[in-house]
Amino acid sequence: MLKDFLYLKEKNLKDVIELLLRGYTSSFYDAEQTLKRNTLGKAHHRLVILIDNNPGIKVTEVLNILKITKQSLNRVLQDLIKKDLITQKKAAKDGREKEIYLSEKGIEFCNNLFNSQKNRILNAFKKSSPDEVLYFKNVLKRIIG
Amino acid sequence: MLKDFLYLKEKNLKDVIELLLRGYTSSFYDAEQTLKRNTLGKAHHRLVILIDNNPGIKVTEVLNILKITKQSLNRVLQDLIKKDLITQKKAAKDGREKEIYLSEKGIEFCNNLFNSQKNRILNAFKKSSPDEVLYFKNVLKRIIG
DNA sequence: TTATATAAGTCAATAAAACTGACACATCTT
DNA sequence: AAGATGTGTCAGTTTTATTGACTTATATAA
Repeated sequence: MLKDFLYLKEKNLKDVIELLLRGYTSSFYDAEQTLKRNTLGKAHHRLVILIDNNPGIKVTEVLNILKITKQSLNRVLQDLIKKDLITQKKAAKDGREKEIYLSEKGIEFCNNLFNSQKNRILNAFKKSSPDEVLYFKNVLKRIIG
Repeated sequence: MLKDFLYLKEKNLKDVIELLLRGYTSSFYDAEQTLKRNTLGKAHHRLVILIDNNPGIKVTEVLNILKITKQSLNRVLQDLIKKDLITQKKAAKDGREKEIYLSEKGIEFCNNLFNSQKNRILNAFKKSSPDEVLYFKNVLKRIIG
């Protein structure tokens, strides 16, 4: 049936590109005041979100995810180190790699960020069934690849 | 049943914040070369995506969606006007408002952008059922609100 | 072991994107 | 007529990211 393939139509794909833009923008804008209070910016926000969810993440992994240069990352990294929000540890497996972790202070900061962001997601999920949420995450993961 | 509420747990919400970041970053990074060829940047990309999907969108609407100042928007807008990619038209209903449209050239440019972005979404959708895609979009729309 | 590759860090200059604050102009609303 | 709203603009600053060159340390392969 043709109808089964409607969801693969270009218009539907275009919609999704806009939705990804708006989903990201709105959910990260929620934390603006929290960031300002800590004299940090959007670049720091993106980084700590990654470290919080992926403790021990390596520099190269961050670069690949955020699509920035190591020089850009380094500035942000140094800001967070100066504020004692993160720590770095040489990887046991490969001594060239450095693992990045949140400090106690960093964990607390991330909790504040999360508190300013979570209601948006929570409210959306409350209006959704467990299946819808599951499918939502699955498809989003497939987009990320 | 407790199990039914697991999807509302904080860990699950945190996951989603990272997924939104990564979904946006990866899908917009796909268009980097296309933008470079046209000597345009990420800010222009975000704007034309909005105009393409919402012909006649007003300046205030763009500001509310992209969460930037009108001074920031204006630079990007002027770049696109100079390149004959967009046109503006006084709104019939309220003469203060201006509607933004893509020109013929702008539509072509957007097609190029879309071509560099669409495979990521298409491949993800091909691995998903129509229901999964539908639920995905529904939940994402609820997050945007 | 020497050579090469990889992971990370650094210096310097530049460009892109966004911000603050102040102000102007036209149009709508009351 | 007075005030509110939507848009545009000037000027200066900050934040974020880029390019290019170079260093250090560690791992891997010839």
